Amino acid sequence: MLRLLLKYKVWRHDKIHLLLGTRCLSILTSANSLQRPSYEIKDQNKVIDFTVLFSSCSDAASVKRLHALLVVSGKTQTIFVSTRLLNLYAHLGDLSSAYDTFSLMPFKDEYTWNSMISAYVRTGNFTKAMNCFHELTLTSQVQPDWYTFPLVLKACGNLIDGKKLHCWVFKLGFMWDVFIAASLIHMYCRFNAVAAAHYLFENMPFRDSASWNAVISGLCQNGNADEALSIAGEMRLEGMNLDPVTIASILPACVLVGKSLIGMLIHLYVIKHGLEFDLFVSNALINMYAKLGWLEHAQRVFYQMVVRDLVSWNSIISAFEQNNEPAFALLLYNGMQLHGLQPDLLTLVSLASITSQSGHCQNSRSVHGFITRRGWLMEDVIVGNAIVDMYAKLGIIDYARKAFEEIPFKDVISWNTLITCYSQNGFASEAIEIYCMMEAYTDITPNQGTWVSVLPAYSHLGALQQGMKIHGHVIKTHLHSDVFVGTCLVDMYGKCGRLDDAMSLFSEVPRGNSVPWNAIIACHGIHGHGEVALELFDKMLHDGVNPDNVTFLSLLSACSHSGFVGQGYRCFHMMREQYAIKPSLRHYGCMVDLLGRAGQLEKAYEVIKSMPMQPDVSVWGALLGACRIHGNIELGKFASDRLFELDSENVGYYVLLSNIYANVGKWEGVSDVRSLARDRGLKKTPGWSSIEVNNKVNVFYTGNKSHPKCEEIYKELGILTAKIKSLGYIPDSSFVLQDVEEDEKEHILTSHSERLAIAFGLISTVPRSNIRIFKNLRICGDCHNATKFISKVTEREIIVRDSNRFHHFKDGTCSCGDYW
DNA sequence: ATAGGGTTAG
Repeated sequence: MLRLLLKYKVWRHDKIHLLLGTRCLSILTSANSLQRPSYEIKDQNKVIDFTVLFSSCSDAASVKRLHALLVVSGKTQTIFVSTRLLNLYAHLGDLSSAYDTFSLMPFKDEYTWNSMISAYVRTGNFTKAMNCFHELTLTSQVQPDWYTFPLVLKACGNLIDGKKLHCWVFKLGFMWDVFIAASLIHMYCRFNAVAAAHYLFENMPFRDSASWNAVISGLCQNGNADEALSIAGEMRLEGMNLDPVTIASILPACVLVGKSLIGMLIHLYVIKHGLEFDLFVSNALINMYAKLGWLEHAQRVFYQMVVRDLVSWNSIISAFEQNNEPAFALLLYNGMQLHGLQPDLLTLVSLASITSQSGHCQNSRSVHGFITRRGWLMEDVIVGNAIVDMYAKLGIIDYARKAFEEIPFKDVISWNTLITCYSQNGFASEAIEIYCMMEAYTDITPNQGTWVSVLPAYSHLGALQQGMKIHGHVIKTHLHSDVFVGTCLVDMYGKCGRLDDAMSLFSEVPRGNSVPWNAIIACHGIHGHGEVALELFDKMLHDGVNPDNVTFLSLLSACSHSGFVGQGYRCFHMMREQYAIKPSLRHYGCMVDLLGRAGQLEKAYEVIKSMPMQPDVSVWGALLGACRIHGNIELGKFASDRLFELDSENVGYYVLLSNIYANVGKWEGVSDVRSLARDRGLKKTPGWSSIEVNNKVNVFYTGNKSHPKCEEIYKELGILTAKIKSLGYIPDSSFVLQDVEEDEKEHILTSHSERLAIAFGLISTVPRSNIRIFKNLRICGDCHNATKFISKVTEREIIVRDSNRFHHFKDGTCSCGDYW
């Protein structure tokens, strides 16, 4: 063995030293395991060149074996050996072993400290890197050197201000070192301190491509793509080529600011300069095409790659996941496993989204379990947030809440995700409660995402006064001109009945994409202002904004609420022919509604028959609703049969059918429907109405008697009913499905939630002021009729927003023209 | 023996 080692010493500069080194190590360790270690090793201490052994260790197991060997031979006492070991662990990413080695060292030199800091920076532990640096400067005799600063500056760039460090670097005279200057420049660019970066950059003795890249990547990471692109232009003017690093940092920035054309040109540059086989460049290209939704291009880049790493796989998987192709994304995930790659934290983030998109609850649980077993929840919030989001999208609120509680260090996005979970699943007041908890119990500053998640909850509840408070907070955080927040505000004012305020906010929001247009068109639609909605659409086209499927949904629904059959047809046609948008179920639902309301029931049925997919409850529901308005028993029966097949438990359809029979005096039909409903033990979505008085939302359920002003409310209702009856109001009991006596039915009608809310509004507000009611379901037909009378006798304008649209009751009429 | 600029995310 000794001879072998001696031979090896001679060959150490040969290319085969790696192979031989490994062989030496295995011989040594097997000798070690023969329980004669002390003799063997003591003898060889002078001979074995450990440097060689170090360079031969490439996997965790051999490093561990070497470590053991060194401990036994007492070698770990020397700074040189332990620092080498520390570096090996750092390269393997084994931070805890690296730290153990570091902390056990009695003496440390510059190499040791730099290696430990480098281990932290490599693994993204920037705070720990800074702490280590502070320990170095405060407690040790060692001075930071010019290997230390690039590392520390990188850590700084990811944390906070680096100005103090700059002074230090300056004082120690390191600033004019090209390496360190580049690090400083990079850090300044990340903090957008362009002047300081520029000063250093201009005064550098010479500039290699890394210095240029320091500027460009710093700007890109700051989202300043325009500046970065112009610097890249200057770089080319100085005769420098864009290298793989430049391209990998500039591509994501291009996408971020919507410069997809430049991205394409860069791809051409890549091909022309033969950079297409660079791993980082290819990965960046995949991500660019993924964000643009050009999946074929992303896939082509992926398949052309010679070497693919975990980032490549993660990128292509997330490309399909983000573009709603969960099945194919899963296929790719399997492919990745076949190639022997272990998923990491980010793979699982994509996987969580994939399982929720495909609606596999069981798989979602598995993903959760996998993450928990690996302990990844402790490593990064992003994983915990992904789990909360996954359960939220599946509608499993309890699990989402539990997953949220499990996150050790929650950030804004954790809170935003939970708020969205509640508001998207129809629990608006819970969403608001979570937002209030965040404000009250944490130091977390709400961001754009917070407003986007909580504002829809206020619009959903119709809580105008509280929503306006949020508007105040939004202005304080300077986010009112953000497209998404601005659109949520437009939506909130529109849905709370303040169409004029919605309009004036709309005029202040940037209108470059369809999002704000869709919101304002939809708002006019639910208020029954079809002609304004159409005008806005023309203006949108005139401004050069491309309509999307949501735009047409808003338009079709606006047309149907205003009875614009011809215009609706025109829009439907335009969507398919001019914009090549395939109509979805909801578009068909709108068309059926449009034709049905206008009395063209046969045509509506024709539309259903022409659908390329299976009609769902919303489509048949639209037809049934239309049959009720126009008293078509035959088609109504047909539609309700389809509905009972799809959703036999929703009471609303039974009510509509019963109402159709009642309107034409077919009482046996009414009683049939009633017994059918009773036999099936129908599930009733509890109806509730709310009214906001003095900044407080009051919620009423049908027959609710728990409100503090309950007695006064029922007294007021009694008086009102008597008054409106004298004006000609006749209760229509076909809206009551319970099998009870006639006078009991009338009592049920008068205690409907919308009427309780109206009565409460009347006694709690000043005479002649408007009353705004919100109802979670569609307003009951009898209540609609009664409210018209109430608006007349009380001389009040009553605005009811139900789940479908706005009803402005004024002087005995309603804006919806009785087609509710 | 240690070092600057790069790709994926809720």
